[in-house]
Parts: sequence; structure tokens; C-alpha cells
Amino acid sequence: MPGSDRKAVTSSTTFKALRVLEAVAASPQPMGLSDVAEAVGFDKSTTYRMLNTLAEAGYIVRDDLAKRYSLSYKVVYLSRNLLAENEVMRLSHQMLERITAETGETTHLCVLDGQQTVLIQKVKGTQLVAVDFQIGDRSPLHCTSIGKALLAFQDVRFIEEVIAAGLPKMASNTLTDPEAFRKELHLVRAQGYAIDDHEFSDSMRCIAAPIFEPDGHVGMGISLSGPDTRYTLQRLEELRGPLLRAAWDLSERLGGAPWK
Amino acid sequence: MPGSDRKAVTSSTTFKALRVLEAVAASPQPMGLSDVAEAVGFDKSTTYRMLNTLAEAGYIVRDDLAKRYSLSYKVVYLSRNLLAENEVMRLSHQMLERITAETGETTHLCVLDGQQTVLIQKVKGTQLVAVDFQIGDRSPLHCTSIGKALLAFQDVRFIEEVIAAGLPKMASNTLTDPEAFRKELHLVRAQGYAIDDHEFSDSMRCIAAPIFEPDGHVGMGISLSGPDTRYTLQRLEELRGPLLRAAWDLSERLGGAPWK
DNA sequence: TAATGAAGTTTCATTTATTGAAATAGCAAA
DNA sequence: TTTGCTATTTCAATAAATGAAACTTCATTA
Repeated sequence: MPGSDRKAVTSSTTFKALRVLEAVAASPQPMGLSDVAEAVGFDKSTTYRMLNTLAEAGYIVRDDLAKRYSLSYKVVYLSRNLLAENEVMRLSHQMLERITAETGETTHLCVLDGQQTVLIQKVKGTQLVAVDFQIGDRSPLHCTSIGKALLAFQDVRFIEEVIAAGLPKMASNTLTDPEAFRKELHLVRAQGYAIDDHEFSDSMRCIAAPIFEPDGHVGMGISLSGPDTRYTLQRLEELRGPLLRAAWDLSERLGGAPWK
Repeated sequence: MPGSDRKAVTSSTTFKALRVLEAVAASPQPMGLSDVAEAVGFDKSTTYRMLNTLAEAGYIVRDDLAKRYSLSYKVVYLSRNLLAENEVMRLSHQMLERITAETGETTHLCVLDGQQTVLIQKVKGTQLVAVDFQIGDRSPLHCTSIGKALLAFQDVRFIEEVIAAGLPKMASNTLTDPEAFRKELHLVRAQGYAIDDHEFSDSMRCIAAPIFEPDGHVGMGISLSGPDTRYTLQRLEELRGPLLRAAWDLSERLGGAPWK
């Protein structure tokens, strides 16, 4: 199937159930049956059956009095192995704290997941005005510093898949031309870090660096993001040193081989 | 359906898919098709279809070379609203840090989720030997201090449901007699905290207190747990003050009304 | 107090999807 | 090259899902 037009065999009923789960998860407050049915576009009786199923399986909780549904903590339980307190997470957290102690800025640790990045750790800085990303937040690869920092160190096949998936314009400086984007990734790979200067958002700039694993693979990285009023190009230059030192040290401690 | 023998209408196909998801999530390393099929007990072709579905929906990632499946960070993304950085989480974290600063012990914040508790926040203490619970870990209600601390403040109907579900013996001091257990909950309610003295595990003791919301409802609490060699009954007595002050202060800051 | 409207729940004939045994494909090891 | 095992596909039979319609519940309105 990979690279093929023919889709893999799948289960349409399961897709429906997952759509219902996502609708409930996305809502900041409990939802009624009609709300969910409207959000997912399924018949009420189909939606009702899926809600019952998810509740019985423990993924959502039904408030029997209000007849409303909300997400259960079971999904947090499923995430356990992903977010477990292990050596990698501990060392990473130390490095985030180090950068934040040196710079005062909020620092993020992200992983590559499919064709996006996911924020998994964060240490808040002292600045009152900061970019407020949440654990679990996903970001595109083509127009964020962390996305480019991770993508530049993937194999060419994957890079081409991302390019083929499209480079939609998100801000005034988003690179949408495939050739220009490939050049940018070459630059990122050469210099070992990436900058987002109004590519993802016109009010924010970022800088990010990859973390290397023992086999040379890159699956996560560190980034600093902030409002462009404070994150001038000069400020990014000041942040580069602490960021790269931390990324290098973390890679070494994990047994990684940066810049091989 | 509540209280009825008749089950709600559900989707058996969805249950199968969720079982597959849970099997992949539970594995510390990527699994092949045959591994998953064996773990869930479904035919390989059924399992194959569910894996394809979960992969296409983004919940698991397929390594095309090794033909192995692992959990995606999408479940972390679904958890966003549950673990979001909000005022409750910020204040709670401050209180955990306060207790840990005063006592040196690891502190936990747990929520009531169905008939279990889930660990959602943790501040590590300075002690080398500590109970190593993970974010997402679930615990029973009937034999943990946090379980009893939360259960004691639920309405009687829910308490009776938990008792009806069974009080299995987990350690030498587990309360398995319903009447003795009801008395214990009365005591917890009266004193405002709970102690687990070899009820959950014969090598650990714990103390926990509920957090009150503005409407008087109790949905989460704080607990301290440790090896029984350090967590003597006297030590629990020493921890009671810092724990109750923090729980009280957090309840007040959240607008809650403790012990109404 | 009765009528109305909307949300939630159930029914069931019809339709669609799923199932899984068997066959086939792929690939590493002997 | 053969063997053995995993992964993938096929498809007739079976089971499940679907959703329109009916029914139930309850709050609101006249």
C-alpha cells in the first residue's frame, strides 16, 4: 500500500467511533447526544450507539443526570508509555530547565509524530508574554522551526512525502515552493538548527534544534518560541548558543552522535 | 439502563478496535501483527484491518520496514483538555511543590475517574527510595488512601455501587467487609483525610486528602505514598499537617468549601 | 393544566460491513 | 533451493450496523 493508490482495508465503523471520541475530546465542556451528532454529522441513533460503546469501554464518561458526555482519563492512561518518567524524559527536562534558567524563556520539547510535531514537555520561563502551547499540541513540519529541525534529519523519502502532501501558506514568510523548501532543509541540516521567521505565524518567531539518538536518528528536538516583538532576529541569535549547547549535551548524554 | 440488567446498544466492531489500540498502547515496544492478534485473541485478518484503521486515523504508527506498530502521540493530543495548563492545574502544582518542599516526599495529585483514581500530576521529593507511580496510572478506590479520600465524599448511591462491584483483597489489611468499609468511609469523612496502612500493598503506606470544588463536590485529591520502612504511622502523623493545610488552601483558592 | 417542542432512546427491515478460513505473497533462515 | 513463518488478500457467509420512524421523557410555554 505505501505509495500505492489502493487504500488498505479498514473498518468504517471504527472510523465513526473515533470521530465521536475526537468530538467529545475536543469539547471544553460536556456534550449532549444532539451536540455530538451535529459535530460528527452522523444519525442520532448511530451516534448514540457509539457514545454507549465508548462509555462502556471507558473512554468517555456519561453524566446520567445531565445526559452529557465528557472525555475519560483513560486516554491519559493509554499515554503512559509515551510520557513515562524515564531517563530520556528526565535528562530532557533538565536541559529544558537549563535553557530556561539561562534565558528566562519558555522552552519546549517536541517529538515527530507522523507528519507533525507534538509538544511533550515544557518549562515555563519568567516572561509574562509568552507563546502558550499545551502538552499534546501538534504543529506542522513545513513552517515551524521545530518541524524543519526534525524534518531536515529524516531520510529523503520521508521528506519528499511531506513535500508531496503540500506546503500550505500559513504566514507571510511560509516557504511554499518545493525547491526553496528543499534548500531550506539543506541549510538547516548544515547549520544544525532552524529558525521560523514569520513562517507559521506573523506574530511569532522560533528557533529549534534536533536531538540525536545513538543510531543517529532524530525523533525529537528542543524549541524556543515567542512574540516577534521580543524575539527579534538578534534575540534568536542570543538564544542560539544556549539552545545548541543543550541540544548537543542532551544528544551526547543519550549516546547520540550529532552531526555525523 | 442504569441499574438495569439490559445493556445499552453498542458496537462490537468498535470494541474490537479499542482492544487492539489498548494492546499496542500497553506494549513497551513496537508489536507485529501476530503479536497483536495473539494479545487480543482476534483472527489475523480482523486484527490487520483494525491496525490499518487505527493507523489511518492517526492513533498508531506503522513502521513499514519492520512491519511493527506503536502508539501515536494522538492520544496525548486527545488528552489536551484534561491536562491543560489552567488555573486549577497551576494552583494544584504549587500546592504539591509546597508539600514536597516542607516534607521532602513525592506528592501526587489524582482525579476520580469511574471507579478508579488517575494520577495526573506529581512532584518528586528528595528521597531516593520512593513509590514510582506514573502520570496516567490508575488505582482502586477501596484500598488506597486517595481512593478512600475521594470516595468518602461522593453520594451514597455511588459508594454503594463501588461496594457492590466488590472489595477484593489486595494486601494484608484490605477492608473486604462492606460494613467495615462503610465505617471506614464515615471515619474518613469525619477526619477529612484517609490513611492506607497495608491495604493496597504490604510494602507501602499512604495518606491522602480531598480537594473541594465550589459546589462542594470532590473530584480530586492529594496523596503522599512511600515505603513502609520510612512511612511509619508516626511519619504519616508528621505528614498530615502539611497535607491538610495544602488541601485546605487549595480548596479555598479554588473557591471550594471544605467540611460543609 | 395541557400542549408543544426538543432531546434522548428504541425498534427493526434493509443494507452494509465484517468476519475469518483459506489462499497467496514476501522474506529470512537453514 | 527449500522451509517456515509473518503479513496480506480474497470473498462467501454471516453478523453487525444503519437510520428512518416511532416512542419516551421532560422542560417550556400558553
